[in-house]
Amino acid sequence: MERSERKDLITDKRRRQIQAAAMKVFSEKGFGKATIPDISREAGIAVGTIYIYFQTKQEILLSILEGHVLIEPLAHFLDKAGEVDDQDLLTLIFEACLKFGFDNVNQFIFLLGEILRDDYIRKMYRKQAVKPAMKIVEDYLRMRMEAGDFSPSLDTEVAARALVGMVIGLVLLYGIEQDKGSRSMQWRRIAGELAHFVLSGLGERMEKEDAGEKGDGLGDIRNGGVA
Amino acid sequence: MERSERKDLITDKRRRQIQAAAMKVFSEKGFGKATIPDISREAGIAVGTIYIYFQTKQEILLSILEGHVLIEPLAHFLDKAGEVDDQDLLTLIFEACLKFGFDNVNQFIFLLGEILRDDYIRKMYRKQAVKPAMKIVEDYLRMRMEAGDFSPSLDTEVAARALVGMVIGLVLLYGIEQDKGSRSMQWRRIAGELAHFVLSGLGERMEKEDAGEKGDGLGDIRNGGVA
Amino acid sequence: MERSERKDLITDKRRRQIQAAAMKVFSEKGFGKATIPDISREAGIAVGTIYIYFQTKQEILLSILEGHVLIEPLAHFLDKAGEVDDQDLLTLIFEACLKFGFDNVNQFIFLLGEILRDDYIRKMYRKQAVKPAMKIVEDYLRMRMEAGDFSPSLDTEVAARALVGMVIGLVLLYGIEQDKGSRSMQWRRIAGELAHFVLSGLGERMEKEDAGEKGDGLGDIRNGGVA
Amino acid sequence: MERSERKDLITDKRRRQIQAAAMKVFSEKGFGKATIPDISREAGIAVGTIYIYFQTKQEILLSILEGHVLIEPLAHFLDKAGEVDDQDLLTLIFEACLKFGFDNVNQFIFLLGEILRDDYIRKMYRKQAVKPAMKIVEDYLRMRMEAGDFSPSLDTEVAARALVGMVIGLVLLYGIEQDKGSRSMQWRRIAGELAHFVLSGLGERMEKEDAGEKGDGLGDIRNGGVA
DNA sequence: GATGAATGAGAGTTCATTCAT
DNA sequence: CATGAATGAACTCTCATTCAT
Repeated sequence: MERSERKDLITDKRRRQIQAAAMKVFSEKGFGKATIPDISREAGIAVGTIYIYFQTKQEILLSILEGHVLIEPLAHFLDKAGEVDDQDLLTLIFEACLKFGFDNVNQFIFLLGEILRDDYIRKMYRKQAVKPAMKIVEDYLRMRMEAGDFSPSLDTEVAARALVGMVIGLVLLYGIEQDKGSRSMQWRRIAGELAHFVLSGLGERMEKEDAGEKGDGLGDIRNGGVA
Repeated sequence: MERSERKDLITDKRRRQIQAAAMKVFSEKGFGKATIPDISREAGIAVGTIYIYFQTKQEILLSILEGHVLIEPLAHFLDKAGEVDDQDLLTLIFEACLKFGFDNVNQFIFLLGEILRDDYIRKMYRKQAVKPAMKIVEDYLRMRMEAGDFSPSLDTEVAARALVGMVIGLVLLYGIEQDKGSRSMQWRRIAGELAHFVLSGLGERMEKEDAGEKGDGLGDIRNGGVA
Repeated sequence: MERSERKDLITDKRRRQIQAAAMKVFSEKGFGKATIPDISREAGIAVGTIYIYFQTKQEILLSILEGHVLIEPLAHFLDKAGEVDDQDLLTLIFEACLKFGFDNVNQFIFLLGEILRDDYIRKMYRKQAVKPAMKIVEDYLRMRMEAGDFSPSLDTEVAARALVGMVIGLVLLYGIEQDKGSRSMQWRRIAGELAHFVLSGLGERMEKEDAGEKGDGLGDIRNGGVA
Repeated sequence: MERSERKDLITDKRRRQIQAAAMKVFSEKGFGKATIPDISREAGIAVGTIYIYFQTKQEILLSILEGHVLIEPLAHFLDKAGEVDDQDLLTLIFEACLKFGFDNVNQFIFLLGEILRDDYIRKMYRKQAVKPAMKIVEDYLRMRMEAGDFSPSLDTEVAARALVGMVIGLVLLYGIEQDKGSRSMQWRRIAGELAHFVLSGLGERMEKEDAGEKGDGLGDIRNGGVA
């Protein structure tokens, strides 16, 4: 390894260290109220050092957003589409998203705030995180439609956003309704209900089978993570 | 009118004037970055005057949240449940919510941020806005279930949150994806799709009829507004 | 009584009302930290009204100082000189001064502060309060010297200042050492000791008699007050 | 010298620099009217820097008072008791105190004001400055009484306060009566008169000898300073 | 005359940023 | 490179003063 490479590695490590600390502080206090001393304390790095790796506070924020992706890891799950039952697949996905989302609501909301506030950030984020994520979901829906499993009259554009939006909205609602320290939510059950609802809607119908808890042969496709 | 009554009126007017300006500035810059001079400029009022009506900047925020309701006006719509077709009813509601939400994403996100950040605010908001809102929706779902129109296996608690969350999430997504000044969204069409999706799910089924645009005998129950 | 006279009376009453309130607030918080709202509250008079009677906050202070005299009422006591025993006379005077002083240390210190701070005020106060007060005391000392009762080598100028200064200093020291609410001080006893000390000094000598408490035929010349 | 020691030295220097500037400004304008910019200007230091060394303006005041002693250096003089003539000793002490006091009346008055105004400060000051000072004087008086040089009927508590109070009061009176720039006061003469007065009182007696100016074999115990 | 809401200059305090060590 | 003391602009909040009622 070259000298310069090693230097780059150290540089990268420091940058990530600062970003992580900043993300934490931003989430807790909001960008405006977070201070550089806060971040330096959180990162265990001197104030002056931060300015070696980032020009301004604003730049720290941008660098965080640049590296942020909405649901990329979801792709792992959706690759399994067709192999597993839709109900099971969606249950798994929803569970992962809800869990991850619930643990990171503050980060999420903070990012949303900055994204909506700033034109440049919004455009960047749209292009880099939202569009790809939507494409993944839309592709999945289209595939299942063509396979004859989903209703052919589906507007994939709207449906994809409805699905993703539903998860986002749920996370926010639960974030408001539950206290952080409270008993762990029954994400599995909730995810199952959601999957059911998503597949069948509210309207009356013949229940094909009992969804939800049924053994657990799903372990193999778990742990996709959502960042 | 008594002297003191007139004074109260003026006081109320000033408070609302300040709250409106604050809401605007908070939404645009975030609570932390918004300054009292910003608010005073926006309200056309001197800095000192603001402190006659509110003790601190934080108190302005609280006073705004206290007066904030999530979906109370929705009740107007839901009162019509049963009189109108579900598809039509939901279409109307979704349309109203999406429109209103889209016009106020920033406010909404800003509020969410503060709500999630601060324990006191979160508890207040939960009790005063979220809980009542959820009750309205759950009651509606339960009623329709008992009427035999919605699936009896519905978990109303989850379903209600899924519905509300879906709208919230959609608003956020569209907020990121669309530029403010862009062509007005086709809310009516989107709302129709959503209603369809919500009632029937993604799964295949016999389409009863074509949802969406069909004449327009709905004007009578429009204009409920969502605050 | 003329119309205009009545008006003047009302005006005077208002001015005094404001001065009294201001004196109280100034003593408690210091001139710099005292606010016009404080004074208006204390006086039970609207803020704006105060500005009808005084141009500025500073002017209130000046008007108070103009009307302030150091020890004029002392003259009443000193008129008795020769009629009563020196020890008794001084005891009475000291007692009155200490009592009054102790009850008004804050006022006193506040005034001192402003007097020493501001050239104009100092000159005014010097001419109007200190000089006359000193003259009274010096005249008394000289009279007693000529009567052969006080040492002929006395430097009346220094002695007068030593006497008055001693009382002032004592009041300040006791003001620091005692808490306001504490047991009432034994002013009579202290005053007796002081008188003794002042007449005989620290040096050894033959005690003529036991000073201090002895009957009480002094009631007739009490209650002179010191403003 | 260690790195950290050097840092401590600098820190201490800065603190003292700020305290000195603050003391000056407080004395000139009073605590309430003195501003941080005033202090920063006087100290030749940026506003923000002050807040590195002191949390608040109030804390600067407290830190000054904590380090303030009333008459500790007096002990140096009183150690000479017995070696020198009482008249000479007192003359020296009085002279030192009057000189020092006169040069610092404003500081003194300012401190008195704050001490009397604030319970916490008063208690601190009482314990730390007044009580020890009084003890020194009382001990001296008691010693001289036991030596048979001062009257045995002396109430040392009162006498000590009378002595100290006299000096304080004199300083204040001269502070009002004299302009700062005026001809230097004849402190030596005044101190001599005071010593005489203190030792012998006002009453008539046989003058033992002529006090005051008599050669000057006192230089050796001068320059004790009074802080 | 009396009132107190309105004003804005100016206070105390914070913090993004720099730079000598 | 790493540090954190130093800086001063900008913030929140106060209050002497004015003026329409």
